[in-house]
Amino acid sequence: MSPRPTIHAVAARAGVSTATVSKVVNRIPSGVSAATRARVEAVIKELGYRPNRLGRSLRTLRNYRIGLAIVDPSPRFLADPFTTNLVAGLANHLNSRGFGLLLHGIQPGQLEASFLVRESEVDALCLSLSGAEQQQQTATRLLSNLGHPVVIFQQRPDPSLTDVCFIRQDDREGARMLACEMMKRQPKRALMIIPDVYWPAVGERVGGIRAVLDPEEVKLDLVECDETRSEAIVAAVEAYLDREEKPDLIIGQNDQIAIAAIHALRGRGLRVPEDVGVAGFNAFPFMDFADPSLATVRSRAYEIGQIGGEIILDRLETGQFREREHVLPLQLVAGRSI
Amino acid sequence: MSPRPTIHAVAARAGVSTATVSKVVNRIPSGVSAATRARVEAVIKELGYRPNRLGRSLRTLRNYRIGLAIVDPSPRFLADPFTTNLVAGLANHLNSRGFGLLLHGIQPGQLEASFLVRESEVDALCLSLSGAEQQQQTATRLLSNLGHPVVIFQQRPDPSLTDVCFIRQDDREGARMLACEMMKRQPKRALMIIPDVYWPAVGERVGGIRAVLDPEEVKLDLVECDETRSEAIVAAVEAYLDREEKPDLIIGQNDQIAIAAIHALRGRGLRVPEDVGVAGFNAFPFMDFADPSLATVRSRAYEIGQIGGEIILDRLETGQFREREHVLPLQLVAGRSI
DNA sequence: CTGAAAGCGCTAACAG
DNA sequence: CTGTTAGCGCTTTCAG
Repeated sequence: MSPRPTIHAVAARAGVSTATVSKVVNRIPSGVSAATRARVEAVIKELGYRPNRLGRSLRTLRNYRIGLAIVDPSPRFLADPFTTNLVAGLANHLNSRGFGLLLHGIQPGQLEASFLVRESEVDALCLSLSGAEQQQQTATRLLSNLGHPVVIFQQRPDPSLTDVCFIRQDDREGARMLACEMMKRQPKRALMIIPDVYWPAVGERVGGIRAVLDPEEVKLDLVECDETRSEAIVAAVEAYLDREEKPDLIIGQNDQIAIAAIHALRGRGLRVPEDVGVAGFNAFPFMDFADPSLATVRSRAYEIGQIGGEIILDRLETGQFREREHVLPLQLVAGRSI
Repeated sequence: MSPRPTIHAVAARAGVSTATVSKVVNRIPSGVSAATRARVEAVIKELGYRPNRLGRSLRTLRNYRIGLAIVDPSPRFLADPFTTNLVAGLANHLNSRGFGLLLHGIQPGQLEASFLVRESEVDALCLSLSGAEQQQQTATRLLSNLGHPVVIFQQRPDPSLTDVCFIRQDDREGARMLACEMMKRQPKRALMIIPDVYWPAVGERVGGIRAVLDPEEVKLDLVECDETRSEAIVAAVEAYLDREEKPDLIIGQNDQIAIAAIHALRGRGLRVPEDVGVAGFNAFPFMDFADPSLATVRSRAYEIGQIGGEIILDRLETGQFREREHVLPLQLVAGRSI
């Protein structure tokens, strides 16, 4: 396997200078005659020359590479479909524009030590955070001190930061709409099941629900559990049913939780939606394993990733973020579970 | 924000040469006195110097970056949990060793045009393929002609390729074990539901099942459907039930399919496992939304990714792959659905 | 133990 | 229209 040909090899073989080859490769329209261009292109093809990005980057100080830090306590940091879809949307957009996505899962607290932060050459950084809430600010600050533009997903903006853009969906408003729908049942008691891992949307959603469910009328209980294990969710619901009066509503922070709650209720002989209404969040494909069909709010993770890509590339071109914050509206998915 | 300090800035401020700074940065034990070392380290800290990987890479021809091409017809190329877990395992291992993972979702047929192949500077490439079967060879060959080591996931080895390692789980044997379990029912008729998108494991699994179910005794029907939509799966099962005799077994190519099949059967008043046995594949967490608990084979996607990382870094260190193929054994997950 | 110098592959002035 | 030249930031001989 012969080493990859360089621009010099091409230049030598075509009988021109490296500068000329460079102009051809970079499709600079002026300064090269058609004949020379054709000859150089033929040699490029013949030799299978591919420009080395390192040389170019070193020269231009552009890496054509965006870093994505996913801070999550789980080593299976991609486990959540929200993250997964976000990554796909971001990667696809960047790839389509000739940029690479450098993926990096990081344990909370390890951000500073990670080599993504310390050494990687990227043109910009994206951040997706879960884990303890108090680390948010630390992490955000840390990244924004690195000297490149930063896009932060699913967080409320921090006005003290410059060259940072916050992109999120309107989880609060989504939750509000769902709560309005639920109010039609005139509930007296509602149970909300939230993951034991911090997730930025959770606070927003709880806030949106609270804004609608008047505490005078509706008693709202919050229960935490390990959302990744359905036995844990079932156990949490059962424990609640044993301990408290029957709720009129169960709201899961995601559809998996809602589905497990339906199972738990059914196991106790309770019907959905006749005895208890159930709602979830996200509307990712497996939600349609729910029976009855689930009332939920459709998350826009893929689009968030995609828009993040657009915004960051625009920032790289124009030299500044057009907006400090970008919020995507959400839509209700009507289901028979309420 | 002042531009990032270079090795020259550090050298100047510490009153030494860049060569000395380089030795300190790279922890080369000999050739620098303790005093100089300490002084340089202080300046590095003071200036917040971080070495630029580009310069280093250009010099050393090492990028500390591995490319992963995920060839999939869906733009949401990360939709499948197998892929997702594989990526997480790979990324975690590489990250822990100071390597970055450059992620790239590619439409089938677009591999050659993708900039990952054409321009990205990586030390090695990994390939995860779905899509039309005949493209396998083309894609594999293409990558292996690029001049760096290649790791290919979930494919049978192609002995004509050099500097390539194939890593997969033993899907055939897993399917065989599952089939043996199913034979206890003494089935006469079995339905296997497979995705309409090619997925390397499918052929292996069908082969493993066929090796056990004697065609003289058991009639095995294969039905394709869009595995991502549970309505499509349900519709496929219903159409089969309308058209053919009741099967004794339904085997889904993954657990989602199996779960949807259970729903479809129940909708027709058939009990699982009394009337029809159902089995799936993968055992990813949401399988426990199945009721009754699902008989399945646990996939080892995360480990495949992780081992892929180990193997590729070992290759980079030693200069060659220790083995041409690495196969992970699989285990049955007993469930009450058979 | 330390520094000078060459060069990795490429681009961008500038001169011819 | 084309070539020469000077680096981008870093590592690595090789002399001192």
